[in-house]
Amino acid sequence: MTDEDLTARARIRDAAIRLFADRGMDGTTVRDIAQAAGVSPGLLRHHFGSKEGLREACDQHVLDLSMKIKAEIIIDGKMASPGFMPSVHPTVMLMYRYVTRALLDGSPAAAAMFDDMVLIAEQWIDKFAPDITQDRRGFAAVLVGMQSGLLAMHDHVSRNLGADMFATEGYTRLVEAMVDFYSSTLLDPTLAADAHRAMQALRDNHRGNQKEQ
Amino acid sequence: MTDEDLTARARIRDAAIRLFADRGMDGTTVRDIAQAAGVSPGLLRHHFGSKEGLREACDQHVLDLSMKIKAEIIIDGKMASPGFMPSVHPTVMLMYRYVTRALLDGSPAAAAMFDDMVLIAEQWIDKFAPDITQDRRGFAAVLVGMQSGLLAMHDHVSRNLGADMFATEGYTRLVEAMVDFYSSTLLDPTLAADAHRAMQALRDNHRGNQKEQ
DNA sequence: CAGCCGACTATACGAGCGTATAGTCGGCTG
DNA sequence: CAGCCGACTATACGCTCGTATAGTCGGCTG
Repeated sequence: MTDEDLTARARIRDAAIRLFADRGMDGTTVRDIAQAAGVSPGLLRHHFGSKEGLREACDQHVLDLSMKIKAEIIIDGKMASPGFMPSVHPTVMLMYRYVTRALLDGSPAAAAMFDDMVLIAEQWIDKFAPDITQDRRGFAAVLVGMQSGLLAMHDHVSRNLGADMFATEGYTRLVEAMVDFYSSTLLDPTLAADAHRAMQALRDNHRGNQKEQ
Repeated sequence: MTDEDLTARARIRDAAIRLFADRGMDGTTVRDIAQAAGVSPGLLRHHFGSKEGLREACDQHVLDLSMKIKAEIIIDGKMASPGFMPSVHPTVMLMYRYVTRALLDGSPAAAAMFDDMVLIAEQWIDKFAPDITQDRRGFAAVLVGMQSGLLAMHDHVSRNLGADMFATEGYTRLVEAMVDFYSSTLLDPTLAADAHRAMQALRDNHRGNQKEQ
């Protein structure tokens, strides 16, 4: 199926997803999107009402597509079937980029996805590592924030990697570095205790200052 | 020293740093900055030439201030002296926010700082954990990308924390969660090996597809 | 075939942006 | 005191943006 086979509405939406993912909502004009989709700017308004309406349609479409692929992997068990993961890889990369930008742009739908991921992380902690922290919610928020934040630093990470982290070569290298990272401890107990003490001191000082005023 | 004691040039620069940190470069107008500094918009142009010139001045000022505080901590050894860390804490938080936004906005100065941090991380790995990874550069890029990316996810992390992560309460909680995170292993060797195999498969498939074409 | 309706385009409007320019004012210098 | 110069303001220009409106076209329906 080529681009020309799609309805104009779908072409506009797909072009918007790509441009929003690349430049963000504010960095993309309706004229840019119209040109990329090969239609007139007025047609965006006809189909989506406004730029904000188009954004909501893009959010919804990305959400639907994510759920569909996730279902294929989990329910149909296609992860094992050869060729499936590589075939959806480009789409998954695009959705990563889109959701990450949407998080930075302040999209409500993306924020809801973030909150969902935090809940899932909390459940994971409960199940597999209940003693890892005293602040389960904080740990989960840090975990999800770091994961999605790493994607937000796309340009800088890719530059230091010497490869685009959303293309195959850079992506596999990135994941392997992350696996090393998650498999290791960077702080020994002594340093960890030092850090905890420093934070306690900062809190105490802050409370002291509040009293003075 | 109150705001009125500063020269107009310094007030403009400080107002710009705050607004750029909050809303980014594109989200801030020269009129906003002028109003926050209590001057006319034309004065920005008089002192800084253009909005881009103002950005460069802000970048430079933040860089200078960072180096100054870092020097006080390392050379003068003020970290131990009571009250010093809490006293610079608000400034440090502001600079964190500014640099993070600058990274997302594509500031060359911020990109250079990112690259510096990657180099420092590589040196740290060499010194303290030389066997932690086979891809030292990749590991360092992930480490720095996650650190700065976490700050970029400010709104979402704060929302899930129930506290502003750039204020004392949220910040100390965040750091303690990060310490737990850095002190622990989330993946056991079996899962890590699985992940490495999956990435190898993705690479092989990709090379295969390239040959076909 | 007449009428209609959705898809689509052409064009224009109003607001907000960065920037340019002309001018005012106060203090310093010779 | 005359002249100048930097700090600063008022105002406007030109552009781009999202949005609004009027109109064209083709196919479907009664």
